[in-house]
Amino acid sequence: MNLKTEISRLVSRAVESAVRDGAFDDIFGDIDPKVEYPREMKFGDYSTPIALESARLLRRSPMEIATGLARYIGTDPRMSSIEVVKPGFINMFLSTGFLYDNLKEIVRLGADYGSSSKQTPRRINIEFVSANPTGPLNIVSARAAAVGDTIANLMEFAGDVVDREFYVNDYGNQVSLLGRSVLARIREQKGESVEFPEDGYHGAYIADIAAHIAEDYEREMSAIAGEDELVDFLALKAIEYNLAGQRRDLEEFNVRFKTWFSERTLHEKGSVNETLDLLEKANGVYADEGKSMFRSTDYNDDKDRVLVRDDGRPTYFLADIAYHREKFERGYDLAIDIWGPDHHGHITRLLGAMKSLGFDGKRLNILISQQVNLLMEGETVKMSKRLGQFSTMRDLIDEIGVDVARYFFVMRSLESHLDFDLTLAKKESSENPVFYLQYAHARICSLFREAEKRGMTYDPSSADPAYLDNEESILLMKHLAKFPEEMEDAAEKCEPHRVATFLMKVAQAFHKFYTEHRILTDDRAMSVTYLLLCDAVRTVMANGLTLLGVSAPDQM
RNA sequence: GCGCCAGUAGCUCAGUGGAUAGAGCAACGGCCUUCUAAGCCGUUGGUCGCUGGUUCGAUCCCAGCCUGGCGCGCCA
Repeated sequence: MNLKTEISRLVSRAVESAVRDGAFDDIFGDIDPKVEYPREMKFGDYSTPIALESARLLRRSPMEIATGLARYIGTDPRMSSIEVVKPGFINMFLSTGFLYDNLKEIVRLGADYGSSSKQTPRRINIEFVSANPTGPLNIVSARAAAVGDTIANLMEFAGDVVDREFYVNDYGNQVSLLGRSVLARIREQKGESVEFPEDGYHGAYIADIAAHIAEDYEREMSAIAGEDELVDFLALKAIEYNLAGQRRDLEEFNVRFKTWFSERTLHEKGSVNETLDLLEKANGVYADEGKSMFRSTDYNDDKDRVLVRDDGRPTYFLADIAYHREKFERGYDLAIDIWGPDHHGHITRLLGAMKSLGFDGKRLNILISQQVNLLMEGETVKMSKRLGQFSTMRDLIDEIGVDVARYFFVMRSLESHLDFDLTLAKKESSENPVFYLQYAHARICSLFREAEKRGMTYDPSSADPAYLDNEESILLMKHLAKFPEEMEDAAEKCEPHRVATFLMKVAQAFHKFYTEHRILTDDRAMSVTYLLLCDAVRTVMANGLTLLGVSAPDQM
């Protein structure tokens, strides 16, 4: 259990005891004790406004309640003091003894510090990126990749079992459009004059794919008789080619999917039709001019949505319902989807359909990752696949590297529209926030190398907490103690940017500490104590950077 | 017209209904004979879009406006 949770338990128990003693009315026990971080250090490390919140209910003054309750919180070994202040806050201060013990705990646990294990871990499926297999991944996909993977990391760290999944849209109109675009390019390359399909894929990469396929599958292609069959074949090969490229880029971005789920298989094994039957049984479907409609207006949608067209072809919506049904039937307790902003309108209807099928809506959590505005020299770059300039994830990786890219995508909250200025990201690469974090880690590694060079033995058991009784050390230790709860919070709320914000605070506190205190000196006991602190900082930085998918270098 | 997201320092953005609203970058001024200066310290910088409401207390919740972006397909 993390520190913050333990402290709110402490307050809860105090309330219980106080009520039992008759010090307060029974209704006091109904109040959920909030524990928060005070804005200022002089107000302690944790604070509860419970007395302010319950004053009206108890018909007593906040100060009176706070003073009465503080007595029951009493002396806890983790606290150095508990104060009751002005309007009625109860402020709690962590003891340096506890913080010091925690330091040793951090070093002992290493990569496990901050992680938790659950008695009954949730099985979670997180689906993200899921770009169309019609070309290379773009910047929006890159953001989704960074965000989704970090959320997955956080949830695994919090003790759940997480599967990363990529949904492959290898079915429908655009697939044959892709096939026809490739066919047109192949014929063009043979010198035939062809009309390029309307709404076809014009990108230069299509020509590359066409050339590859024409070379690799010459024999197979000549054996195919009909034009439609040829288009199907080419579409399939083009998808394979694109998927391989997407997978390669994602792996280089430190993102590995467990499952690449093909939409086509849903249609082939009848799961789509089966889903329609189930929706009909749930009375969610009616016929309208030869179409099957879903009553999504029963679930707050603006209008009912088509499931099957009048020519009998299922819509993407129906397949999507089948897909999410399939996910739940695979036994996941929670399915998380990360969608682009252009899909937000689909949330209501999909949730409605899942509820109609009898699934608990809480099992599906759809997150919207807002758009990315790509800037160069402060100017917006239009994201067209035809323009070759920095529109792909591959270009981004080549240009600024995985560490910088992943950090930039995750440092902002999901909902905020992200301005990504490439010129700035590149130009400022030496003063980039991500280097600030990595530098803290590298600096500590360097300290240990230097200590070894000087023949100092690092034996934490000979450390002496008395040396840590200074402002910089204490602040640093306090941050380190909050790592587990901050990460748990980030996981629970699906807010990966909290990791970046937290690490920034730790790095800041460390750089300050480093400047103020000389670590390697003739005072061996002091050196060892400081090294212990540094070791703990290094552990937390490494664990946090790993969650972000960013490397923690030994030297820079 | 409807829906979603955003509006906080010059720029990019954090901020759990609580106490004197923060960081990075940019600007300016300091700090390396000693463990990594990719660092530290200081200064400048704010009607938290506007107007009401809810309450002991609102940047945060609610309503209505204003501005910007995105979406409103039987494409995926």
